[in-house]
Amino acid sequence: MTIDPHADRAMYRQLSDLLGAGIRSGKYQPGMPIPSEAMLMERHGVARNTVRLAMEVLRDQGLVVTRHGRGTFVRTDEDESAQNIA
Amino acid sequence: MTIDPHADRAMYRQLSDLLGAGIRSGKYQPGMPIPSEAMLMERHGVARNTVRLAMEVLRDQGLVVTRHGRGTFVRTDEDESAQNIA
DNA sequence: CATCATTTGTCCGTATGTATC
DNA sequence: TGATACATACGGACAAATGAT
Repeated sequence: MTIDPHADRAMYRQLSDLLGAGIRSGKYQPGMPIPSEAMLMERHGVARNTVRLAMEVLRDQGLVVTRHGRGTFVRTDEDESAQNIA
Repeated sequence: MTIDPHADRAMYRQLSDLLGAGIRSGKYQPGMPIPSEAMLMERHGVARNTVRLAMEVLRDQGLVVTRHGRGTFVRTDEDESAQNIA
């Protein structure tokens, strides 16, 4: 689906809905990266801020974990127990 | 010339203007490398992102070609014909 | 062969300014 | 006024390619 700039729902929420559905459906598997910010910007025609807001929602929902310089990954059981001190 | 952070024109565009002029004037000859990202960052006091945005403009203008691990070079006639499969 | 420095590639983290609704 | 969205810019982390040693 595409994002509608004129919809009632904010674009970043439309995007987090979209990605969240992809995770729950298994399209994005645990431990695997979801598309990068740059990819999502291009695919959906939105600004980086908007993508990042969507990511923040997904993090708050516990669906993904983000690693600086690496990417954002679908959360696994390993991720939830602790901050993986190692 | 130097880059003015307060100018109307974005810094990355000022930089691409500068380098583009250098190429067209012959200061940078075809096939020769233009300064590395690190050099341009230091010389002009800008961030790497800004340098890279300027490079992207020059590539879009067909003025340069960039090679991973090598550098960015002023485009030659050889460059334009194909992707140099070799 | 391994190692290292250099350089570009790909990522996210953060901040500011502007504009719109 | 506040939420949303875009553009710009600086930082920082990590990866990959290259060339020299």
